[in-house]
Amino acid sequence: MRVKDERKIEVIYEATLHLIQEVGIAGITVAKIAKEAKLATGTVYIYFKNKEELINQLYLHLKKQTTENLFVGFDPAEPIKVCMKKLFVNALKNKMASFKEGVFMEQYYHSPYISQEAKQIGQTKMLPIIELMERGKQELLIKPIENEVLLGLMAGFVRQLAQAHIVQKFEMTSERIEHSFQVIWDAMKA
Amino acid sequence: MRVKDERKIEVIYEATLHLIQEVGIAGITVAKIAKEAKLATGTVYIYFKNKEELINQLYLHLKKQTTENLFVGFDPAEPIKVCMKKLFVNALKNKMASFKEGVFMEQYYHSPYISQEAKQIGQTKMLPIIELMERGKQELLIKPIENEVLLGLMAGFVRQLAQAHIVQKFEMTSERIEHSFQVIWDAMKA
Amino acid sequence: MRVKDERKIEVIYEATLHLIQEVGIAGITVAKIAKEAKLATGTVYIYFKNKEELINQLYLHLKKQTTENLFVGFDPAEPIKVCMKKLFVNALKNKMASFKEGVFMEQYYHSPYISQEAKQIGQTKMLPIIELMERGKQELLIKPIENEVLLGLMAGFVRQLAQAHIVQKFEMTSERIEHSFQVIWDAMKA
Amino acid sequence: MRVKDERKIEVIYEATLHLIQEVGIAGITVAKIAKEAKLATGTVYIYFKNKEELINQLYLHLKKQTTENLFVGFDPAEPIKVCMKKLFVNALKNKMASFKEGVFMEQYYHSPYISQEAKQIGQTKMLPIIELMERGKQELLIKPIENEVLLGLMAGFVRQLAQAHIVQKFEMTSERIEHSFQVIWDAMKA
DNA sequence: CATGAATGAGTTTTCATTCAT
DNA sequence: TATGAATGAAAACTCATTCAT
Repeated sequence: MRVKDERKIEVIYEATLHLIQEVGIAGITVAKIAKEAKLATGTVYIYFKNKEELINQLYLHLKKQTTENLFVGFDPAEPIKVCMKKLFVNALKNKMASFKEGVFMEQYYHSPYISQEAKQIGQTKMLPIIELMERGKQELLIKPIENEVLLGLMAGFVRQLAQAHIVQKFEMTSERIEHSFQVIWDAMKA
Repeated sequence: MRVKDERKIEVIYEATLHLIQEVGIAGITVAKIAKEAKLATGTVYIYFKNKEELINQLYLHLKKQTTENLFVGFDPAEPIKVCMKKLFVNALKNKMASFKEGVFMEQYYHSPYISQEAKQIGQTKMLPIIELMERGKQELLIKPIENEVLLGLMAGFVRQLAQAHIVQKFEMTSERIEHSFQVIWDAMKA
Repeated sequence: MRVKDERKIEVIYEATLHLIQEVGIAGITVAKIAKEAKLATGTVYIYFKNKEELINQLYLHLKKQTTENLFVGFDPAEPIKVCMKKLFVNALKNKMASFKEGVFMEQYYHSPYISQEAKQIGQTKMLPIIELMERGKQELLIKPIENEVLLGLMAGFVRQLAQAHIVQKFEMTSERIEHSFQVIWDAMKA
Repeated sequence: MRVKDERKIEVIYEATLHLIQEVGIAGITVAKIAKEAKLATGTVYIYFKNKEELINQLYLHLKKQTTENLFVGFDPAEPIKVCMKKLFVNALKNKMASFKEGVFMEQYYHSPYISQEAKQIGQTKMLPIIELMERGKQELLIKPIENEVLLGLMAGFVRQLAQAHIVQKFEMTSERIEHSFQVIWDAMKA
């Protein structure tokens, strides 16, 4: 694997994601990826040792990227509700913008490619959110229930909204985002 | 002669689901399925024309099954909140009990196997829930917001709770189920 | 292999011939033969040890049958031309009536089923014809050329006429048979 | 990169023909073809979509080739008998030189591979010969009988002579060819 | 580096044959 | 005997990976 043309890696990632959204991990072949990326199959092997490596690199790449985006503009010093909204809106926008990536992540999780370690990771990025929730509970603003429940509520909601947006073309206006946050806040608030 | 044993279909389904949970749709082979089901590879082809057919039949089979389970004990004549709770609890319990199936369903959705029709189906089963929500809105018990949002809220929540239960061994006590419903009801209620 | 129901063997032969005419030796399977014969696959194996045996038995069966028919009404004491005509007409009628069989014989000749011995046989039945030709040459009625040539002339002609009859629906009226013999006799006569 | 070698198609054709002569269409497998052609099985699939396609392409290829060869040096302006002799000799020499091809053509005709269209084709190449015969009849040089009969006479004779040549090692000297044409001309001439 | 033809191991699928009923 | 479901070896076909150009 060489590193000459960094853009090619990006092109390969993009092609892979696109294909996975369409036909799933089960449906991809290196030939298809190469074709989608307008490269020769052999070229893919210049940048990645093999298919497994490509998939795993892509996973790591996305993991890093999506985590960063979640906390854009987030300031833990602000009030709980403001923080929560920021996170919710960030999460939703990210999920919609990176739906392909989300599909890949979920497919990856139940695939022959994932390593046991990789299964463990992924929780860490949630820490700042957990802390926020704990604070909310102490301030008696958030229901005194398990973080798993609160987290599941939010993560699940975001996921489904994004899916509706992509699959059923459910337009995500700022008004709808407002309403959605209202709903989730009603659910969490003490 | 040996009589065609319809239970074999069940055995093949079970084996397939088990494998998919472990290695995903990408990881299954007919040989593995047959081995898991303790059959010869050829036998699988007596019951299913080919691998694609097997996957598709399995999907339809599960779709039907989970839909039926969702409405067990459901009586639309009862008050909105009671109905909602019934659906929520049913959905959650089903999802936990049939996590393998859920994994398969999601993988299937983004796979080379799914047909366009199959994508369309699956919405229909939601109709009774939609009607319930509409009624709730008329009775001013439920927030006057889009069904997609309400549905996404519930479906996403159920999904994540079941996932936490299975993956992180989050014990789903009846108390937690109560709390969870309280949360979701607070979210929905007007 | 049992012999209880001799008719079943006939049915299997007939089914096999029919199929081979349609899809060739390359296209037959035991399952197809059984279906065509309205039997279960297993039943075929009661009458024949295996597929190879079935094909070979069929060959022997047909070989015997067709040879017998060639000399019906043939009397070497009659004049050469009369004898020749008898043989020609017999051969042509046989070939048309048993076209399926002919197709099989030719396919069999170039197939993995034929044994080396079987390739050798098949010439013997020609002996009376050879003798007839020799006599014709001595009587200066037939051209003094190699028997292979004379035989090829007749055999080839008969084959093509039968093929035209079956494949192109070329009606074989008695008038046409007369003309055809006239042609072949002109070719042979000194 | 290695350049796609069109000669490989020729090599595959040759290997296939060779095998078919030995074991018939029924006996060939892609693995055997590849081995005979000294290629990997996968390579065959670069040049042909599947086995059926390979067989069909081979047929078309041979059909074209043999038709062209048949009319080499043929000039319809020459006298009937000269034309006829040219065709006869061409046909015979081709048939002997391409016996493998002939075996394949006949097997193909009764095989699961042939398409209905392919059955129709193959007659067309006969047109110039038909025209020649019609002219011969008008000039009262050829017997006023059906073209099917005349054609069958010639085609069958050629076929059997070539077969005798190959199978029984019947030496085809130019003297014998002369005699053979004399025979066939006596048959046709008015 | 880039290409895509070639390779052959691995998968899907077929089918001759067996065997429980 | 007769049946056709079950078996598994073998055939068709795919695709990750290599390699000559």
